[in-house]
Amino acid sequence: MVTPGHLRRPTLADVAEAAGVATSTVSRAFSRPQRVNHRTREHVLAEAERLGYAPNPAAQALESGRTRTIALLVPDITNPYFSGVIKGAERAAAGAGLTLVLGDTAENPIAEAQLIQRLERAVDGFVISASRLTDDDLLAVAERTSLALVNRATAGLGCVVADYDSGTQQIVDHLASYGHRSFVFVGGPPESWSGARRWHGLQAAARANGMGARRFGPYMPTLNGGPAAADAVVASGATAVVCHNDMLAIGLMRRLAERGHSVPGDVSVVGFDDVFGADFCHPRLTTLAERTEDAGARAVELLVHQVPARQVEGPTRVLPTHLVVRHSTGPVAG
Amino acid sequence: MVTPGHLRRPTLADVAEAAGVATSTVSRAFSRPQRVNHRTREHVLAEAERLGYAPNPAAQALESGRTRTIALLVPDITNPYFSGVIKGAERAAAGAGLTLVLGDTAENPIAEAQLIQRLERAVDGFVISASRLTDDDLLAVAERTSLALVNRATAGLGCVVADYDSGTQQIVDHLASYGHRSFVFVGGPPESWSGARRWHGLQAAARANGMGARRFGPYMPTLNGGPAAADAVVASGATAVVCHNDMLAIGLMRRLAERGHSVPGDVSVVGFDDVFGADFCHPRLTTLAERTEDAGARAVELLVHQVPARQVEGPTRVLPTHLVVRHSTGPVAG
DNA sequence: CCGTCACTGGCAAGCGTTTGCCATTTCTTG
DNA sequence: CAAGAAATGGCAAACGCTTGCCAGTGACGG
Repeated sequence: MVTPGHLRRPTLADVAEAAGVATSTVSRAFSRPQRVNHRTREHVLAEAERLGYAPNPAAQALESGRTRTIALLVPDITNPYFSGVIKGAERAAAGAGLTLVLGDTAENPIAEAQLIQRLERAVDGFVISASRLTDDDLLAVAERTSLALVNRATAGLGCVVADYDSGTQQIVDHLASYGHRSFVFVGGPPESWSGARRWHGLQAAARANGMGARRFGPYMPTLNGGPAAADAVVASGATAVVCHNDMLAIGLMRRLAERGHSVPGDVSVVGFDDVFGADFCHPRLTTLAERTEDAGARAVELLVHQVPARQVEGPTRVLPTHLVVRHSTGPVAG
Repeated sequence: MVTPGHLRRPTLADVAEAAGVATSTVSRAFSRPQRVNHRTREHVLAEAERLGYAPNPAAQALESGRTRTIALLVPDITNPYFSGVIKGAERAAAGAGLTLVLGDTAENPIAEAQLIQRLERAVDGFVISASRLTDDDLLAVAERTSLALVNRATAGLGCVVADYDSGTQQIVDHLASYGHRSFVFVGGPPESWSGARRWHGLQAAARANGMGARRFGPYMPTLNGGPAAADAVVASGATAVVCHNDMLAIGLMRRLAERGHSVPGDVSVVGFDDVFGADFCHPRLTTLAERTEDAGARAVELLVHQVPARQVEGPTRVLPTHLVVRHSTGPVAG
């Protein structure tokens, strides 16, 4: 990986010489348009264009302390749930003229901490999605650099979260409308912040509807977590199941099919996330969609507009969720 | 996004002062271990550790011209096919101590070119997956910076491609073993390099097996491209279909189901890519799996080991593919 | 005992920008 | 028309690190 030596890129000094002005003037022509005479500026810009000048980001960063780069950390790049976050963040970053660095923390708090440390000097701030770090760790990081969180609320930090209160209400209302009198929540990892919020919201909504709600698990939030959960559900005789996420729901439905149970004939299934695949699994999954792209984009915006130290109260942006009704839910059997 | 001012990070000079040596010695203690006395080095390193010193990447980059950063460009971040590439590249980059910048070209050659231009100065090289640029454009880019390609072969450039010759052979053999005497290839975008390779391989394999092969399309390589393709297939009376990619195949199967045709009872369907979702769509899809993570990782390696200008012949790495047989293929009807 | 050399460490010149400050010129304004 | 205020451009000092070059110190061979 070697920069070809035969072509030396033009520098500010080259442009300055060509335009017959000082380097400071050239610099200002770019970064402080109103600080330089209009005609001079035109001339400088023309020369720069002619020479094919482009500023050296490293030099800019060195002087200014800004790299115009931010990092996005996710637990697992291949998890489709995060693809949306990544895309949204990428778009927002590009829109703001920022470069996006991507890091995979491998669902591992240690790796996450190391990655932060490694990148800290190279970026202006971090967007961390579904962080596995403790609140204290996160606050310590925020002490040293800018930080915005997705799907995790930590007091004092900029956060973007999904509106699970309303979303879970929608789920429960939907099940109630089909005549279900109770449901089972198939839980994911106990450390999951969003998992806790989901269960909390479901309970509240169930109470409001006079429905029963039980929690099973924890199970792995993957396809492979499905079979065990399915068996537990079958044994329980539940008529409706709400799963921690779509992957688990799909794995569960597959197992249900293997065991000869019909969805939604025997049992209705609801997921969370509306991941890629939820609308072409079988049956197509009813699930609570989050606006993951928006979440990524909002988090970047939060970062960009973050004001130095003064904000004691990190703003928390709540993004709407909506229930996508497909074919995995139906009237209660009998 | 402001670096908190209250804590100034220690610099080389701080460490030098603390250790009672010159900055050059500290620098060398890090980058040129054998160039400094062992005891001195220990001492310097200890002081650096105590102060929590970390080099400023921008300053390093300014002097050396290396940013230790590479960019990965993909047409669509949310396409699960590229998730593997991204993950592999991220892992390889992290392993080599490099930072990975991610760019989404939105399937658009113009955006791709702009992104390259914008990032060119900030990174040491590019990995471009499924580039939409012309060979000439790519060669021009390679003139100015390091470049490695995934899923695209361009003479003189480092490329990582899947072994479609063998893979398509596997597909055709599989269909032949089920008694199919011919098949239809449902094509994707005409500009797609891999699409061309796939069709080419399928034709050759068909010829070798004495089978008939027709090509339909082009269709959109997405779920939405499926219905039109399905209808064409139905009209043609084909017993087997090979689709440009899994998305198209899944969309096609869905339409087939809507129209009351059974897969694989009436028609067998094969996809390409083995994307996330291919094993839980209905029926589960038989598809040719590529090692996308490996591809991403290999491309990064190619970049890292790239020697200056001399290599006329860019090496092309061919990665194996393998057919994953699931439930969307079966004996020919009748 | 002197010349040669390997080994260490320091000096200082960059790398390409940004920016505080000053000098000059051009406006304003009473 | 003078005096103060903009407006404009240049100078030079950073920013934090790397590296070519030189000097001092011993070790070693002849």
